[in-house]
Amino acid sequence: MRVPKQERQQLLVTLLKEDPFLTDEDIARHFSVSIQTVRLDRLECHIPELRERLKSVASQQMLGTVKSMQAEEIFGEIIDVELDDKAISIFDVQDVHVFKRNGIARGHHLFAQANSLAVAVLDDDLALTVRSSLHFQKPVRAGDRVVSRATVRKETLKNKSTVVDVLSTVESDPVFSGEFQMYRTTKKGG
Amino acid sequence: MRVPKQERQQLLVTLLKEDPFLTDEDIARHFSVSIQTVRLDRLECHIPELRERLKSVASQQMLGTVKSMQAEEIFGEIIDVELDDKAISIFDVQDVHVFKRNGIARGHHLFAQANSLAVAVLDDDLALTVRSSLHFQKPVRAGDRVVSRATVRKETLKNKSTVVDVLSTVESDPVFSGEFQMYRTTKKGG
DNA sequence: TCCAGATTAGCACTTGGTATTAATACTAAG
DNA sequence: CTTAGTATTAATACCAAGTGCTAATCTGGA
Repeated sequence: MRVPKQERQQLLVTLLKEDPFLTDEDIARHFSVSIQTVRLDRLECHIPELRERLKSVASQQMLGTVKSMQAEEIFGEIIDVELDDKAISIFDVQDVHVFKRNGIARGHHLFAQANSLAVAVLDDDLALTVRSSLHFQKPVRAGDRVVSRATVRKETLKNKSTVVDVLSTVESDPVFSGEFQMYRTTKKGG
Repeated sequence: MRVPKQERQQLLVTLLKEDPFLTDEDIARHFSVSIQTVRLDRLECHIPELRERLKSVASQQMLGTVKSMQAEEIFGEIIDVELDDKAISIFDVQDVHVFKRNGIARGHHLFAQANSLAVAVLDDDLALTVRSSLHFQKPVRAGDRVVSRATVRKETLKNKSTVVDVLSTVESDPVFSGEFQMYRTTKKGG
């Protein structure tokens, strides 16, 4: 007996956690036991077969892709834009956006939504945030739908920059406001 | 003929991109054709069978686990903290953090790093950003390593809030500075 | 009408299993 | 030594989801 049964089964669990792609045959070779033994081991440890393992790993990937696709672009699903005038975006706050400790949305997500919107409403080749001042007025929680409204101030500053005001609300309740001084190079700005 | 062959094959590609878990039988039902037709389609389009698809999706997941772990927490890998005094974090800017158009880092990542650091240096059960003013001083690009330094102002405001100053630099060059007024409930703050 | 391409059917074979039953090996206790 | 009990191995039938191949059928257009 190379390795006692119990130890082997524990090793099996960690082995498959690291590499779920192993067939029973691979595993059998790895432990120098028969395929049947491996199957008994899996049975006792409630470890599913290769295909089921891959299925579950793959499904996590699919869940992940949706999330990460959102995660990249979610900071404002922009639903309306009038260039150089105003724009609106919505952001559905999910569990991943909040502090585990108190369930309140991390500030940078609200900032990201507002900032992205400020960039989008100008839509220049190069629109960068230079300065901004923010006010986090009320905590936002998972499940809240944050609606951001950006308005571009008509006065253009001397140095190629524009000011965008953003107000974010949850059910008409202001939760965040920010003033973004944006630098721009092309179009109406220069 | 429900859908002409070519169109069906194109649809097949996008269908399996969205849901790689479909068996040939599922697909056959979906297009109202025979399983054999589906197999010919896959053959012509070089689409591998279900198991191979899952294998490749799963392997991407295994590669991705490491990356996504980083990706979630990346907004400041905090390398030093002295509670209620100062803290330092680093943030390696990657391609995903920059605008495709001009290669400049999106502002909210810099904000996220600074804001996270401001939260971390206080480390209260409830530390929230109330107000902040920011200055994006210099564009940051992929490959840059942003070092953020947070310092807690000693004067505590009347209303349970504290001010944290954050300065971010790339190779000693200031790129971002921010002032964060933080609300806190427990410990030294109340 | 006839033909080519598209579609469908049928069969043998492959992988990586499940499920079950039986045989063997290796102890530990009486 | 025998016997019970566990661990291991073997053998068999079966399944899902395919591949590969051949053959038949449909179907639209010159």
